[in-house]
Amino acid sequence: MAKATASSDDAFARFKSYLREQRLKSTAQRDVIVEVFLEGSGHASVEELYGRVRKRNPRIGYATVYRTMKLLTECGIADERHFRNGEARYEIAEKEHHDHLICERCGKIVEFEEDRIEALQEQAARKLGFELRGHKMELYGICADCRRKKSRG
Amino acid sequence: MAKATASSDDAFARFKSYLREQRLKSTAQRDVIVEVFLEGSGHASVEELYGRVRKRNPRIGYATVYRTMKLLTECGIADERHFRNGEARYEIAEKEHHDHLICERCGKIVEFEEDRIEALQEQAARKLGFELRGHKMELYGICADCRRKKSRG
DNA sequence: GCGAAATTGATACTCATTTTCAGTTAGCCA
DNA sequence: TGGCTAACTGAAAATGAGTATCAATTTCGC
Ligand SMILES: [Mn+2]
Ligand SMILES: [Mn+2]
Ligand SMILES: [Zn+2]
Ligand SMILES: [Zn+2]
Repeated sequence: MAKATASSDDAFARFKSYLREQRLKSTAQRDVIVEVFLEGSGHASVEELYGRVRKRNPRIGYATVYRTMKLLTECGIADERHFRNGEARYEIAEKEHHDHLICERCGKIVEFEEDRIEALQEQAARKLGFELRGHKMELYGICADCRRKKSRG
Repeated sequence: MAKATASSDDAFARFKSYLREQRLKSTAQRDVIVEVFLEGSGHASVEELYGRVRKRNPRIGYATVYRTMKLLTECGIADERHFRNGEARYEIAEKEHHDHLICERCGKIVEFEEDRIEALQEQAARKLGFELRGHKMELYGICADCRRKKSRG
């Protein structure tokens, strides 16, 4: 049974409204895909989502997962991210803006926010005559767990 | 006639040494590709490099450009970057570390460095138990020229 | 319930990059 | 100066993520 948080219920409802507004159709496939996405813990690739989707309904096609994630991104429920290897990963868009710290050894992704960095980015852009619209920042390193493992040998 | 700066001569020589050390071979193709890369103003895609390469020697293949840019990256003469659209772009690695500010309208790329941001990144990583190894930061916005054009209409 | 418009799944396609492979060289050694 | 062999090359096929196509199916406003 799918665990549904208050916020995922909400997001699900917002997706439904979006479909109605845009005169798009509600389908069983879309429902499954959105549920799977909302249940997940974030930063899932299409492949991962597809794997979980097909456990519930093996007849759903890969293309439909792509199409639905695109819809979710358009309507502001999902954010599409591209980390080092480039394939798309999705996270729930409701959270505060944040950037990512990624372990180069185990792939762990930690989210963080640093207002002082954001302010300095704004300032750097302005100094160079730009009106800042957005940014991408990823920090890469070795997490505490991995360092511990290594030093033990 | 190719303009050769002191530093590009140097990089060319370093490439040659690298080939010798690794028991790889010096070829006319590699020479042309490295020259073209070193003459360029930076952030060139493989397609752009290939275009310039084939003016000097139309028989050089696409794959050889890829292969040579990979070599240059391995030996630390080129840095491979991936901006928003994902295709690889190369710049000379000799410069100081820097990040990029990119105009979303005209594509202009401005380089900048902000030590205070770098320090805060280091600090943020440490606070979360990571040993920082590197980062990727790109700022996206609208440059002064493009804003001027727009406001005139 | 009808029927137009949207959706679906399979599959073909794109685009950047990598791999394969048969033919061609570079460069060490006699 | 060859000769040899591993490295290199170009063309073409393969890859992998993502998109487009299309016939068959489904949704939903009337
Ligand atoms: Mn995140
Ligand atoms: Mn640069
Ligand atoms: Zn780790
Ligand atoms: Zn601009």
